[in-house]
Amino acid sequence: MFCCKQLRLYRFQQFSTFRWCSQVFDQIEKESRRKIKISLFQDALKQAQEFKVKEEFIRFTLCDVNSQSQLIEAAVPANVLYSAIAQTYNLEFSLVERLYGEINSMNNFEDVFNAHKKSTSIQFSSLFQKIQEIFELSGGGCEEQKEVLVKDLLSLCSSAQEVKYLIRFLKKRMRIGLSTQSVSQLLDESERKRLLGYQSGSGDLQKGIPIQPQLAKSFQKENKEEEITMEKIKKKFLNDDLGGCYFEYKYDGERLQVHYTNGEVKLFGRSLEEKTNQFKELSNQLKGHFDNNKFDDVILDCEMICYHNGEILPFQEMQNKTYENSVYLSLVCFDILYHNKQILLNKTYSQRLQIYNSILKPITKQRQVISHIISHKFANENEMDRFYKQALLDGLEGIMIKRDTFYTPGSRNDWLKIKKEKDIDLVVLGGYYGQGKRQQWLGSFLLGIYENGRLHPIAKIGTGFSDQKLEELTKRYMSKPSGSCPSHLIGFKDQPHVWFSQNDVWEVTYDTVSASPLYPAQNSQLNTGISVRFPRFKRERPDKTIEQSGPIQDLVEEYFKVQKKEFL
DNA sequence: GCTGATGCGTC
DNA sequence: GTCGGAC
DNA sequence: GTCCGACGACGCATCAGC
Repeated sequence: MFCCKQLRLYRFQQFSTFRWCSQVFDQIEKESRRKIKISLFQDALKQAQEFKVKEEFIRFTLCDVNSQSQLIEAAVPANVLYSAIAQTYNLEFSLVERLYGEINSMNNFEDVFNAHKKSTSIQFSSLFQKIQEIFELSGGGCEEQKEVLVKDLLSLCSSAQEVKYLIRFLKKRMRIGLSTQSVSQLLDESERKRLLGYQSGSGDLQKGIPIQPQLAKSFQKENKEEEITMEKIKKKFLNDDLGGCYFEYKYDGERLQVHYTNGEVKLFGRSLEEKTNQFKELSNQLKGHFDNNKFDDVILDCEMICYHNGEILPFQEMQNKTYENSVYLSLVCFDILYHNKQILLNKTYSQRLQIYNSILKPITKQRQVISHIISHKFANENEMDRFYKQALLDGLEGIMIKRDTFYTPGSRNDWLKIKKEKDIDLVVLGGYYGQGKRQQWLGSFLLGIYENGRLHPIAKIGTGFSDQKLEELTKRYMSKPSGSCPSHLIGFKDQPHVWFSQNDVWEVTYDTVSASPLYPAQNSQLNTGISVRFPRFKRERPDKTIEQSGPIQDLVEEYFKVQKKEFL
């Protein structure tokens, strides 16, 4: 008996320490095969369950702090964290900023750490409890308190590896290559609801708890360098069968899932956060609408848009009206998941469409609390093309094409989005150090545009490079003597870590022009700065000179067109 | 009270 | 949101 | 096809510091 107890105690201490947790994470991080990652995690979950830390272990893995409080701070501010690290290990703040704010390889850090290590590892549950206390702090002076508590935590670590994952948690980036989707697979529905806050929709449906939304894939992403033609879309996405699919406008707003049960309305965002209180007035209006129209219980998939004088406002303007003046907010329903005691996930889209069209009114120019989108069927490419062009003329983002299939939460397979994208030549001015897997490279670049003899910042860019390209660019620009900040940009808020002495022209793809509080427009017609939405690297243009970038006038005109609602 | 920096949400 | 990498 | 983690602009909320 005694022996068994001893053994149990021993195992308990082994598996429930932070050291155990950090070793598991290290194993998972090093493994590139997702299946193996998941099975490693599954094994660890069993151990965690045995020692009653399963919930904490999952939350730690997902950097999710368990709290009932809405006011919770999601991450420890970087300066607080770095300052705590610097003090704990007697390091210069700037060194921490550059090196130890992100611990990837242990080579440098282990030496620093060894002088400070504790011999025994803290119990995992106790560590998680302490972390939770940090995140629950708010209000004046809380950053100082946080710093003290972070220092405590750091000093409790018994290995450099533990410090690594502690820091990652505090920064809310665990980056072990395993995240919510994989964890979700290993949970049953009740755990999913409790720990992840959503349901998969695979079995019964519980109203009032969000369901993972179905998503779309981008046609352009899968057909790089190619012109959008309806013929190609018909062939690739629809297998030459136009009859079964639906075409809809793509409204540029905010996705909301609406639950109406027992006379109560709940709203959930795309990332499954509850938004009922954020859009309180809209919620109340919806409740009134549903009550008055004797609605059955429903779950609707909608896009929230914002009306003003009978016009739909651009996304950017919807954002700043969202909180103060919700009277203009309006929902466009484009799918239904539940109606009148019936789960509709396993109905085809044409069946669901029929239901939501029968209980809502079609969208009009004038604002309604909730309306339904107009779906079309087309017989040939010409009709498709006319519809797409009309969507752009009407100032919309683009169109959606939907197969006549079941609603599959999380899937991107059955919905296709087609958006208009544009290219522009810009000049690279400087670079910013990368983070995480890009730590040894530049991770993004400042781009400028030529105007009146000067280069003016217009956007940053950090996607669209292959790893090889990024490495090449980093080597190229870092090997040249670095330039300095041009005098007219000394006040610019987001200074690059490295100013380049050589300014090359890159071709950049973007979606739309935006008014910018950060990037200064050097144009007398504008009282705001200007930038671009969703910038991505396309290719280098060694054949172009900096004077051939832009011109900014094109962007300004594009911006005015949107303002005046004149398109194409 | 205001401003600037930072984090987090939307896309 | 976009994108590339790995499976 | 799926998942993950790099990175973008912008608006709002929060907190430090004045």
